[in-house]
This record gives sequence, structure tokens and C-alpha cells, in this order.
Amino acid sequence: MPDSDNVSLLRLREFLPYRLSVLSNTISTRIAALYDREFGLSIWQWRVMAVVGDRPGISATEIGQLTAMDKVAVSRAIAAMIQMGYLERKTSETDGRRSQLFLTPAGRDVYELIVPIALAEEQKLSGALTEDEQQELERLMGKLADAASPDRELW
Amino acid sequence: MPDSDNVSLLRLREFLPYRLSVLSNTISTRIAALYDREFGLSIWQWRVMAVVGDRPGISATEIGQLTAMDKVAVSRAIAAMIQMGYLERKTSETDGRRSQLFLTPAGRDVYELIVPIALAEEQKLSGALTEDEQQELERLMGKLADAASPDRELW
DNA sequence: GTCAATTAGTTACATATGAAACTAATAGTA
DNA sequence: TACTATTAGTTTCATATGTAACTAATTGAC
Repeated sequence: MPDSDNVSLLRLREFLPYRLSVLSNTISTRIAALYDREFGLSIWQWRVMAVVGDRPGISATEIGQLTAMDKVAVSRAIAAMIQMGYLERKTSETDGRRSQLFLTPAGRDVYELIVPIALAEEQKLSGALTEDEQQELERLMGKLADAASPDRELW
Repeated sequence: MPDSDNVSLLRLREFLPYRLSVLSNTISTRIAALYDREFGLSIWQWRVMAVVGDRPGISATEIGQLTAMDKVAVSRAIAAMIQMGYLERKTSETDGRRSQLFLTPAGRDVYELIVPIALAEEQKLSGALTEDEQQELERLMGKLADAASPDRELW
């Protein structure tokens, strides 16, 4: 049996999970480098900032739900950003386990600088697609996300 | 100035780089769990197996190019798979720095088991899309990959 | 041939990450 | 009230990862 007689053809580079992973990593790496260079923030820290900026008083657990980060990553990002002086934590008055998070004035300054940059970046990326294509991509990604969702027992 | 008076609207969950990252991680995590459970292989090891199976005699550097893995990751995956008895390394006769990699019979057995499973999995995933949608997704991802490619100086 | 520059691949080190154990607070139940 | 179960968040520990330094072989210039 010759080497080329493969069970059935699998070309890694045409393999959807692989392509998605490479594309996502390429984009994430570039964005991470930008945020780090400009603001000294990791992607995780930036995600936390994005949701706290949008929803002041949010808790760590809620941040995790909104950002698809696990609680350890959230905890570490929060700790680092408090250290940096960008975040402030208050203990909830109604539930002593729960923390409520707010941007400090310095944090809000960074937030207001970084949001337009993030949006401009996304624009440069998705600007490679027409409006229709962007919507179609959204739709297709939604279908894939649904199919791959951990709730579904496909595999 | 009210909290909601954001510079401009940024909703993380609608942010393309974020959505891509979450989708890709969801899929990768599930596949990694499957390969690990069934064959004790990491995603990186599986990628190496996929290209060596397809191109016996390939070198580590070439594997890196084909799989978008960095050379350290390739080196480690190869070492582990030699240890497992799935890969064999010969030094190139024309270039003593270069190694040539081959699946052992045991490696080929695993390869022949895993390829159809990988393809079936992809099928379950991309089966959520019609043929036309799959092609469209390919096309859109290609445009994004092009726009995000490290050669381009967008950012 | 000899020596600097390049290339293939590995190793060492420092950091990132995730699972599981842990602490502290709350909720539920008797 | 007291006692157990649950939840929020942190810490610990073991592993994964990337950068940079390294070794070994080859190439190219002289």
C-alpha cells in the first residue's frame, strides 16, 4: 500500500477547525500586540475593561459570562487592573461575596482612548468585507457557534 | 457625564475579533478533548501527524510552515510522538541539520483511525451549513485572512 | 581551506494558563 | 439557631507556551 493511499483525503489546510484557529490566532496576536504596546493591557484585561466600561458595577462572575473568560482569568485580570489603578472594587452591600467593579478616572481615560482604536481596528478588518458580506459572516458564524456549542451533544 | 455616554458604542459581543476568538476556542477545545480522550494526542501532535501522514519524509521546519506552528511547538510535538512510538526520525543524508520524519507502523495505525474521525467531526460542524454557505464562509475567511495577514501593514 | 554568516532544531527560562483546592459569605432547611 | 449546600472569588500547583540563547551543520566569501 503506497504512502499516498490515505484512508480518505485530509488536507490540514483545508480543514475548517484548523483554518478558523489560524485566522483567529493571527488576528488575536496582532490585536494583543497593539493593546500591549499602546496601553500595556493584555487581551483579557482589555475585555474586562470593555465590559466594565459598558456596565459599571458589574461583578466578576458576570464579566466571565459576558466575555467567555473563566473565573481565574477574570480574577487575575481584575487584580492586575486594580494594581494599575484602572479599576476599583467595592463589596456589594447586599452580598458580601460579590464585588462590584468600576473604572477609576484613569481607567475611564484609557477606556475612552482605546474604544475608538478598537473600533477602527475592527473596521480595518471587517472593512475587507462589504456590508452584506459582514452580515453573512455573522450569520454563518452564528450557525457554527450553535453547532459547536457545548450544550449540544454532537460528538 | 452619565456612565452610558460612551465615546462610541462598543459591545464586546458584537466585536468581530472577539467573536472569532470565542468561536475558534469553542471548536478547538472540543476537538482537543476528543483527540486527547481517544488517542492521547494534543492538537499540536495531531497536526504534526496529519502532515507527516500526508507527506512522509517532511522536515520539522516544513511542518511548521504547513501547520502555522512555531518551531518550538513543532520540536516538542515531534519529541513527544517519537516517545510515544508514533514517529520516526532520520537525519537527511544531504543535510545533517535536517531531520526527515515518518510515521511508524503504530503511528500509521493511529493516523488511519483518526483521519476519518477528524473528517466526520468537521462534517458535523460544517454540516450545519449548506454547500453554498460553506463555500461562502471559505471565501469570507480568505478575505479576512488576507486583510489580517502579517505582511500587510494595516495597523 | 578557513572563517563569518545562516539555517535546523533543541534547551532553558520566564510567564501564562487551567483544574482543583481553598476561603468567605449566603441560602436553605430543620 | 445550627448545620449543610451553594456561590463568589482567590490561591496553589502542575503544565503549556513563547522568547531568547544555544548547539550543530551548512553555505558563501575570500
